[in-house]
Amino acid sequence: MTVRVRVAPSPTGDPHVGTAYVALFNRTWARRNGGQFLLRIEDTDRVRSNAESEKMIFESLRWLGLTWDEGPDIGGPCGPYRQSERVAIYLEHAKSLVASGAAYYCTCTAERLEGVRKAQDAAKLSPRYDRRCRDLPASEVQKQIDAGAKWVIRMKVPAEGECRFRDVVRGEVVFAWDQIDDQVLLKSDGWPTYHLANVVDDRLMGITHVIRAEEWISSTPKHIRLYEAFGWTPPVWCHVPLLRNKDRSKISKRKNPTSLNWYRDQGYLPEAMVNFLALMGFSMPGGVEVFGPADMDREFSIEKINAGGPVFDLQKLDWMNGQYLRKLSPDELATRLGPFGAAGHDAATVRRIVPLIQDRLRVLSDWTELTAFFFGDLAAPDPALLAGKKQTPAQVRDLLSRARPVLAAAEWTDAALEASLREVAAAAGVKPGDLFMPLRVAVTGRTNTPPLTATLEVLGRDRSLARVDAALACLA
RNA sequence: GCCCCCAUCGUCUAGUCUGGCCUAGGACACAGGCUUUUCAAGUCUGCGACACGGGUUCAAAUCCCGUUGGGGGUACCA
Repeated sequence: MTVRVRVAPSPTGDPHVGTAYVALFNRTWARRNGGQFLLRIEDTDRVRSNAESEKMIFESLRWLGLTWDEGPDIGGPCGPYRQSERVAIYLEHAKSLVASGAAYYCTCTAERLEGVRKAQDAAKLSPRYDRRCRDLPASEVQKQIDAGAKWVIRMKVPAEGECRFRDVVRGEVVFAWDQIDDQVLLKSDGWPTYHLANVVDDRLMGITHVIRAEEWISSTPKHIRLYEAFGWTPPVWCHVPLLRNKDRSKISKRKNPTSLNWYRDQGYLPEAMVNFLALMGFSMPGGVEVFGPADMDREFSIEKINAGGPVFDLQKLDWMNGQYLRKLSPDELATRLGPFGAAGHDAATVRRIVPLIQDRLRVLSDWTELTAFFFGDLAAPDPALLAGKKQTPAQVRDLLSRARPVLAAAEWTDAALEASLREVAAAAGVKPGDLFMPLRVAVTGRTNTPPLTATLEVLGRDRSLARVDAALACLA
């Protein structure tokens, strides 16, 4: 049997990092087994679902390279892959469950349900549907429906016994049936709930392994009951841990960036992002931490996924991003910097700057801050910054005055400039740094920059001299 | 409240299934050194954990039970 897995996000809000995380494991498992990875859009919540969100899911998963073999936008043999286009299928299946006695119509109103819940709460009982319509004669419920009452279809959960299932990452899990609610399967608007749509689609789409987030573990008995009621064999269950905030609660946008758009806009490289996500719960043999999809396809197994919920650590992501940033060729890096501000400048200049900042970039969006002094005009330098803590303005003025004619005459290359400036420092009887730092501040306006002489080379003689003159003027 | 899941350095983890090779290994972060014209990058060293209590066993991070802690679920949301 060929492995078929899926990721089934709901298109509400920004594309979520958790979606990418689950997609990664699913997709890798498919590739590892020569199977298929599908993308299914679960838009049965008519209030919250929207087309824009769906579009962003497509874009962000593609950005990460987490592409699918079948999906709403590319089709496939089991379509449609958007649940809103499959409503008739769910209705039909819900009715078949009623016909076979596994489900029943319920006409209870929201108000009555609310009252039941309150009473249960007061009596310190678990909030649950009291099964009134299940216990009523079917003819009685039918009479209400004929009279125009709104109805839903609920599943009939066994009154006693237990539901056992095997989860790949957790082993055997047991729930007592009396803990499980008679879940609504078909809402009063005729649309299915997650539970129904999910089970029906997984079956109709030939899903063999359900690899999904841990938050679904407590509704798995409902799903298993549905498979039984339909007479279907359930898939293999595999609940992967939830990504966590620093305080270990389920990752949320209030406490941690969760939007894939944010990571893209910050300038995290997609390959670093995927590598980092892979590290959350999976580890390569030999402790290798920097690896690509091909390596993971070779070594991954759902049995190896850790059960504990990993804290999403931005610091380590930054480190990982640096690993990938430094591996890029300068040309490639220049290209990737395009959308982050580099595209607005002369390509040849950008290309010369790139090697100077490659080791200093944390994320691509650092580009602007790191390179601003290469472009446009510089504000008048701050005399205090020029002199630093160890030198007096007069000393700095002297040093810059000595450097000025040398810069005016030197061969304008990194190596020649360095040699000339070292001579100036020696002649003045100071350490190279005593000259380099004020010159750096004069020419860039800041104390930390790429190596000075390489920076000068790119900046050019005219602009460099003009900035030295401006500094000298400040010190006068 | 009830149900379920989880538990190795601050964080991600190896080791747990198949008990001895673990005075618990690696990575991030942190601290210090080296390198050095600054900042990075690189490199070296250091700091740092088997949640607790019982059992089983010649032997437990590894198996069992309990406690504690954390998380999730408890909707006509997914």
